[in-house]
Amino acid sequence: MTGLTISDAAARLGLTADTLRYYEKDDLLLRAVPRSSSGHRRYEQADLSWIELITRLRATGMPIRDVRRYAALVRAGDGNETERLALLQAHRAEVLRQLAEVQSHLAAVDYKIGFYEEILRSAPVPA
Amino acid sequence: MTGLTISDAAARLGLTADTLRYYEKDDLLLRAVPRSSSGHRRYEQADLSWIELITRLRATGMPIRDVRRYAALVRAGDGNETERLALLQAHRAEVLRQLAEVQSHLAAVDYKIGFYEEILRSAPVPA
DNA sequence: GATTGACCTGGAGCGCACTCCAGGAGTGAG
DNA sequence: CTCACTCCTGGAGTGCGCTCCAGGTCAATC
Repeated sequence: MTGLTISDAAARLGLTADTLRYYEKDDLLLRAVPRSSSGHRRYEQADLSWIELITRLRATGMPIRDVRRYAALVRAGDGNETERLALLQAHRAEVLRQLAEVQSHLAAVDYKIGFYEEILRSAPVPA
Repeated sequence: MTGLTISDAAARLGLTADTLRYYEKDDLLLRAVPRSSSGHRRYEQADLSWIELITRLRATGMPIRDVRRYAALVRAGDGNETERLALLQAHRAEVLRQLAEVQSHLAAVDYKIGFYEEILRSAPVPA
């Protein structure tokens, strides 16, 4: 019997078994995960690699619906690489935009932190 | 009559009037926003400045409940600056952690993008 | 052969952060 | 006076991404 059980796969991927079933039901995977004779899922390397990729897309904020579109493109086979690239590039641009935004807001928070550090330095924890 | 109406304040802050009412009801503000004689909110500079700050906290991913805790500390007045600083520093550390995580996942996505760019360069849009 | 434990399914429920709505009131223009 | 507009309130509804549950199957262990 080859492949990992759902709980082993979940542990390895840093997800829960529920999430893995949810991704499969929601068409985020490239194929239905193969089953053992008793009907239990057995995750193979190809499944794990794909889930690892979409986990990265999710971790960078790509919505489920876009992951699904990307999966559909890959499932459709060769010939739509231009579309796949466009989708990934659009995502990349959005991530960079968000990173810049967060960094600029963080700078203002840093300033506030500096302010509190300063007043605590000059008047440390008054009795 | 001094101060901005809720829709003017919303426009200036990049939020909606609904969100401003929601923040107030949810104890994210330092005080109940003052009202005109007819009961309409009139946002003063102090209100706008505070909302601007918490918008930055929100934009960097601080949950509403933590913003509420921070607001409560500020509302409580002088003497808890150590706690305020700790809260902001914890948030800062979390933001930096997330930035690093997103950047590392983005690097993998970039790699994938490079892959597609490469195959499209060597076999551009086959008829 | 009874129990235990991991897995299965369909579907309900949840936490978050808004967002929308109904019903009502004050204000200014024509 | 009527109309249009903006605001008010309390509360319901929404979208997202899971997360949990009931009821059931199957394989291995005692």
